[in-house]
Amino acid sequence: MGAPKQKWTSEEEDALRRGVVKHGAGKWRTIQKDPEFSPVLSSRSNIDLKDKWRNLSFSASGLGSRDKLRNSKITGPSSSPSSASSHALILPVANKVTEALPEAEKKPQDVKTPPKYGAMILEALSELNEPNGSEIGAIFGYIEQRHEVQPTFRRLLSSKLRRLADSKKIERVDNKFYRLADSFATRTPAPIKASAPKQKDPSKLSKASKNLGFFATSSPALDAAMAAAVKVAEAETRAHEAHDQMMEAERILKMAEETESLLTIAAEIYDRCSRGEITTLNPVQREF
DNA sequence: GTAGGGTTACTT
DNA sequence: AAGTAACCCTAC
Repeated sequence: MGAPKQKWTSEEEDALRRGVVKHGAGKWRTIQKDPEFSPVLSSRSNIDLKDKWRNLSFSASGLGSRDKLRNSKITGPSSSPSSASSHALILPVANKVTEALPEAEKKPQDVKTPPKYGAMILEALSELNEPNGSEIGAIFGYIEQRHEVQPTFRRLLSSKLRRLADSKKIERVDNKFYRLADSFATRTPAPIKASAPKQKDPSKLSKASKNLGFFATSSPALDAAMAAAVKVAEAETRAHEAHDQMMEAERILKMAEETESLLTIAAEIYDRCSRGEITTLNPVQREF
């Protein structure tokens, strides 16, 4: 009603950015109360800061799809404030390597993941075929194992499901489970599809034709590797009988892929270091 | 207070 | 229809 939407201004965004540099990500309240940022962020709550930071992080996390207008200043080797020297998850700043790949074939031409999220959801629902409906987590897990998904997919999935339910493609049960509308299945295991996109085409994955075009932002490979690890764990817990073999194969393929990506990144880092560049990438702190 | 999942509104 | 950004809710 009275609050249509309060878009973040550049000043606010900048204040948040610097606030994170000063106090660190996670100290939202501190940042919000800091007299330096307080005037700018007065109308924002600590939660707002957190959410905004999350959005920034996601955007800069490599799947920018297209770098719109994110960057401006940053990666300034100058600031280097205070050596905070601690956590440092400063990431929502994409630095691009403005070098010049002699001739990079920048026409990867997606090999996988047709942007048909709706189809993937329907497929998952159809395959899971839960009488009482599947919970969003299960749906996500299923799709994640079958397709290459972005970190944002988890978030998109909610919208997607709601949208599909809204258009009567699927039905929502107990506000927590989703199932196909009776128009589609309930009985026939695979009326529409759920059989075609089974294979992921291991044939052509050798060259990292996906996003290594030019060492994008943080480190997609590391994220991917981490995601893969989590995925494996989940998969093992889940233990869908029929899919075990396939997942095994897929895991190996993925690992190979990740390894290659890491090598590429390592090479890039080495190159930059040898040219005296300051290479900062402190992407994550993870634990297995 | 913070992190994370989920939802709604707006944009492309 | 797909994607993004701001907001809300809840568990820790």
